[in-house]
Amino acid sequence: MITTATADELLELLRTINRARPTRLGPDAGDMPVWTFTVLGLLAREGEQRLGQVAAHLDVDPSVASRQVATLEQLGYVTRRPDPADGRAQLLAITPEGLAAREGYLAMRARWVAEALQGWDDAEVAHLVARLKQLVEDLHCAIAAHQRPAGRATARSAS
Amino acid sequence: MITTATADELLELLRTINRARPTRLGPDAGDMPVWTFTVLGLLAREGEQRLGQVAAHLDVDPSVASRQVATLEQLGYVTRRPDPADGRAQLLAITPEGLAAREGYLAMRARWVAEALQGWDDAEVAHLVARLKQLVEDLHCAIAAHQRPAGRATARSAS
DNA sequence: CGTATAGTTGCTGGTAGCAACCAACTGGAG
DNA sequence: CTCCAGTTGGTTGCTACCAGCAACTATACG
Repeated sequence: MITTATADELLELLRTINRARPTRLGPDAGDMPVWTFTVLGLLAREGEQRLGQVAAHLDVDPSVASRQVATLEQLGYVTRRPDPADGRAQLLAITPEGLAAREGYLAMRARWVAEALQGWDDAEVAHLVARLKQLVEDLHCAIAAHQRPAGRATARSAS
Repeated sequence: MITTATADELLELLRTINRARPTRLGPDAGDMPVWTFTVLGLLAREGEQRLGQVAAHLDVDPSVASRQVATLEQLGYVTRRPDPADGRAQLLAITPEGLAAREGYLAMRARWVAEALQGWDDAEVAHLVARLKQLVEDLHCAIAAHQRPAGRATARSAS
């Protein structure tokens, strides 16, 4: 059983995290929105993806993914090619430029994470993250259970 | 030293938290934005506050706080009175209605937190939260240090 | 052919910040 | 003491951004 005080702390923390997380990166990384690298990271790790897959992975509306990918394409960071298996779909892949940008971002990030978390032990952080991930997942389920019946459902869950 | 993989997990988690946190509450709580109860909670815990204090506590622009408080005042959840010590300032206080609304919210929240975190031990969550708070704080400092010197405006060009 | 699916685009809602503004306090000069 | 300049608390207008839904096109599948 969780006390009110703990719940307070927890939710306050989540709020803080929201505010602390930057949505853009400084000129070190070309002053890009952070989601740039979220998408690039996904494509880098998982390889060619369809837009719908990307949207699902990031848990956003396809329209959002569409716009983000369009931007990345304009920047030359991703390419699209028609999916040979399905003419409606397209396969998105990261370009060498995209990889390079990602490398730069990772390097920069590693630098400041190392600096910020000097006093932290990697294992401890990993443990913390794992636990918290579990916790957030539980919370998320509960929220979904509470909100879904009332009204809206996520668009892509219609299948 | 933090490995890239751990940093990845960590930042991915922060992103997830962002997405998982609802910005509105279901009709159980009057279908209000969550910040309603953030502000009410602050006033309930800390007592009368000036608007600037509220903004500082929540770490938002005064304009944002101003609008939120205006809404709450319209709802009858807070009252303003001129600060006797400074005619420009006003003291915000939560009303009985505000307290009642907060009570309802707390009750509802307690219910679903309890449900969501059934398998969790209060002490463990508290510990987790404390550690995480520290970690996020460290991260936040580092981000601030990296972004501020480049140019004081967060994202928009300050010509 | 009719229906389902992949993706794009237009619109809207909500949030946040800066700039400009007003009002009131503060302190110094006359 | 009065007046004026500079400062500070707060509000409002504008803008940017993000995210979602709805409507639409085009392709696939039965």
